[in-house]
Amino acid sequence: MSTRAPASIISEKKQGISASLKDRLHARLVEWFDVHQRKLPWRTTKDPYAIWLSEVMAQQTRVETAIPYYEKFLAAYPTVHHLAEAPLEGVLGLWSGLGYYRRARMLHRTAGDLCRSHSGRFPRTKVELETLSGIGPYTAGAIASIAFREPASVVDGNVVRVLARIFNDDADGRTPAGLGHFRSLADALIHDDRPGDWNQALMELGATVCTPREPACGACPVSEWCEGRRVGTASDLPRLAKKPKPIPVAYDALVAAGPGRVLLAERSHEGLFGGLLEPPLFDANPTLSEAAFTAGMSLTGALGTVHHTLSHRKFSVAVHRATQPVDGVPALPMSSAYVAFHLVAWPLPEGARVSTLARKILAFSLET
DNA sequence: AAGACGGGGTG
DNA sequence: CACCCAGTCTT
Repeated sequence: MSTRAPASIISEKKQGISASLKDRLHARLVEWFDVHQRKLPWRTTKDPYAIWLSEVMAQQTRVETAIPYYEKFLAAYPTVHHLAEAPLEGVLGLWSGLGYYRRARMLHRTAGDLCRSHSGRFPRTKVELETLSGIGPYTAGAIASIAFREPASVVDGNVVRVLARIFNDDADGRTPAGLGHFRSLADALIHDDRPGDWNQALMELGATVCTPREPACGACPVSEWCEGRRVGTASDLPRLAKKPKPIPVAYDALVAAGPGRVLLAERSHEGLFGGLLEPPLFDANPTLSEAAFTAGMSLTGALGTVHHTLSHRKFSVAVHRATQPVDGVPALPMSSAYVAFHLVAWPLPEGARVSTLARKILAFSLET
């Protein structure tokens, strides 16, 4: 473990970014980006709607993962008007498998807001964009700089890592204070010239060269100005507070299937898997079973209810134990979150709004 | 400031 | 298994 600069030195250094260093970083990085950037589908457009979609899909998600979702989504909803007119179920269906489903609901809501109050036009500034639902500092800066050439900075996980290393900065990028520190650093570096490419270059460098483990400093276009590399701290930065390990929570899935059909429950739009369909899930944890029973939706009780609801015996009912990692203390029994039940075709139609967990349960229980 | 919110790639 | 990904919202 190598030495790190004291915070006091860091703040002085931030004040002291020379104009010439800023210009050199900008020129070298944008030049590198012109040659080495990955070919991503949203790099061929300046349409703020498409940029917006790509940025939201990429939140906490690797860009390679988002690409096929982006292509299908844009084909289904080519404009913000198409999205605004679309039923939410369809939007959630195209999001199925991506995770963080609240993003899809906020995307849909904001599309409606834009079409109602701005006739589908996007605000052109970072400050205005940030007022929209689901658009935070990062996404607002990305849209403003890429689609509208505003010299607005962005700070994502890549930018935190790259800046922490270049300036040998040990601020904690996972706390609000540390994040604010890196945002002001990024603000100090933003250029009037090609701000969108500068932002993307910074992120691209983090994604492909200045990687979390074993950064490829030999391939880095700005390594000669990298303080972290010079003093040997690069691979130890950024400093990130540890996140608690998600706890696997067990659920019993009630799989009721008839000829070509399966019973799915519609979840509340709040919380885990909000708005998705799934085989009814019941908490299987001893500590929570009493709460589930109190809610009147215990598994054994539900078995009888489902038998009665289906009213004939062409349906088979099975229970499948599944686990889902959950942050922190296990949530309320999932049975309390259902708002409706539906008989759905099996195999599931394309665009079924289900989570990956539900897909796995159904595949395992009903395959063959 | 801390926690919730998915799923998958990688060493 | 640990880490973390083109973050945002809620409490």
